[in-house]
Parts: sequence; structure tokens; C-alpha cells
Amino acid sequence: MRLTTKGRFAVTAMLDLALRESNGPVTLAGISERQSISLSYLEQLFGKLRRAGLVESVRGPGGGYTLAKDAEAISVADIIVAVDEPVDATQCGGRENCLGTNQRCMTHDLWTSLNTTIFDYLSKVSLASLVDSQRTKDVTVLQDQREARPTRRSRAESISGL
Amino acid sequence: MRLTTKGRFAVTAMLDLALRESNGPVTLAGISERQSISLSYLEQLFGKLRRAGLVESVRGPGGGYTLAKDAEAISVADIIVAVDEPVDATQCGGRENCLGTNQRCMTHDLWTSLNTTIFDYLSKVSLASLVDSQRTKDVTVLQDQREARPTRRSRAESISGL
DNA sequence: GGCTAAACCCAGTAAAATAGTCAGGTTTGA
DNA sequence: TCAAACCTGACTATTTTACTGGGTTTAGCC
Repeated sequence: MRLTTKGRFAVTAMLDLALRESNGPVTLAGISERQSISLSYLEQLFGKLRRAGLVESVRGPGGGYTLAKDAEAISVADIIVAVDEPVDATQCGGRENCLGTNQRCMTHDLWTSLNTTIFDYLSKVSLASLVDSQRTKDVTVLQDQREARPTRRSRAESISGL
Repeated sequence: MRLTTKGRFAVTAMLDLALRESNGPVTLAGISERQSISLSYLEQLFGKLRRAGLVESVRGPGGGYTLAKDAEAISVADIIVAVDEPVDATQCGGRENCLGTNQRCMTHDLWTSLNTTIFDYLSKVSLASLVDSQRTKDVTVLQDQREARPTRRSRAESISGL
């Protein structure tokens, strides 16, 4: 799990798409104009998003992209993983005898569990929740999906609420 | 808040340092050897860590680095922020009238709050907890710091426990 | 059938970040 | 005094990022 501007671009574009797909397919040219992302870069990103099964394309005039699943079934983690092919940060390549001594795989264990934790968090932030936040212009409501009842919480609690 | 291999190197090095500083200053040469990170790269990283007030250096023979504060007072977020100077991912530079229309600052609001959330989480993972995890070789115990009493939890709960 | 709008594909590329290397310093304990 | 260690800055190779430009294919529409 890396967190780079590339993933941010992809999430931004997907959010734009989700906000508009009720009017039929959304063109990359439109996303490019609205979000100030170059068209060809979007083509690269959406190629990966399509191969990952997150979006579907309609070719020809009037075509564009639509979400392949419901916005609730797409998480931020899904999007980032789709465009940001992972580099294993453990210089051991996942093997067990990294350094020979008892020091073995210190970074391996450490990062896999940290990664898992962050990934797990971003898996709980759905595209639908981003759409809601954007629609109400109350972006602090990125709250935990496990809370079935969205009781009104303070701003500080919402932001750190995990 | 970016999450790259650079920050991972820094956290790994700091963990190595925290595990050994009870025997006096730890040399970069030692960290370099144990963690397979080039010495000069470590010098760059520790220059930033020192200027951020996370470590202190002892010069001369027998010198090296020690933690500037208690391991409990240093978080993973501190380390990553120290070495990974932030790039603002909002193409508006933080201003309010990004795109003129009502679409303004969509990415800005989105990413600042997401960043805050992740940062907040990593702020709660202290270097001391990583040391404990490493010492017991039970790295799944990266649990939420807010839980005062570390009741025994299942592995799945520990990993996703936020 | 032609026009056109859109996805799709691919090769290249400039700028930035990453992950170093190298060559020298300076400081200070033994 | 000397050598171990930090410190500094410049330089470099590789990778990633973000983009450009050119084409091909598909399909709605007049």
C-alpha cells in the first residue's frame, strides 16, 4: 500500500465519475477538464481501473465510463491498489532467512502488518461515502463504515474517528 | 502524508536504533550493516531526523545516535513526516477558488481529511510499541494506543483493530 | 456510407523523486 | 595526535510521475 499522488488522482477521478454517472457514461475529456488532469494520463489510469473491474467503458459517440459496481462496493483501497501496483518494501523479497541472524525479517513483519492496518482502514472508506461527503460539502463525515447508525458526531471525532 | 519506501527506511532505522540504544550511542555504520541500507543514505535520513528533534548525535570515537525523547513519545507519523517532506496534493495550492464553479476544492477537502485520518492513526503507533512487538516477535500487536488495557485479542482483530 | 465522438493503444519523454555514491570536511574521545 | 564518527554538499543512476502525440477501433447519427 503506497500513498502517492497517483492514487489521489485516481480517487479524484473516480469520485467525479461517481458524482455524474447517473446521467449516463462520463467522458474522460469531461473529467480532464473538471479536475485538471491530462486526458492521456486519465486514459492510463482508467485502463488499469477497467482491467481491475472497477469501471466499464462504452465506446463510440455518447460513450464514456460508468462504475462497474455500486459505489458502496468500491473502496478507496480498491482504487489505489488498482493504479498503484505495489512494490514490496521488504528487501528480503518475502523470504524467511533475510539476514541469517535472529534479526530476520524485522522490516518484513513490521511493514506487512502496518500495511495491512492502513489498507484495512481505506477498505472501509467507500466511494459512496465520498460522494455523500462531497454532496453535503461536509467532508468531515468520513466515518467508520462499521457504525451502522450515523449518529451526529463532533468534527474532531469524525476526523480521527477510527 | 505520503507512504513511500523512504519513510519505511527511516522507521526501520529508528526501530533498530531504539532496540539498541540502551548500550550507548548507535553508529550509522551498524544500522547500515544490519538493515542493509547504504551509509550515505542513512546520513541523509538522520540529518533530517536530527533537525526534526527525534534523535541526538554524539560525535567523536564511540559516538553515534540516540533517541532525543522517550520511545513512547516518538510516533511513526513523526518519523515519516521528518524525512518525507510533504507535497500538497491539491492542485489548488490550498486556495479557495480552485475551479471557479461550485466544484471548488473537491480534492482539497477530500485529501486533507483523508490525510488527517491516516496521520492520526500513525500518530498513535509509537516507536515503543514497535520495539515491544519486535522483542516479542509478535508483530500483530500493533493495536490501538487508546486501549489502556491490552486484553488478548485474536490475530484478525489485532490486524484490523482500529 | 461517411462523419464524428469517444474509447483504446502505444511509444516516447521531461521533470521529479528515490536511492544512492563520492569527496571532502569537522569534532572529539582515547 | 589520531582515528572514529558525524556532517555537508555535490553528483549520479534508476524509477516513477505526469504528460504529449500519434494512431486505431467502435458506434451513433445525418
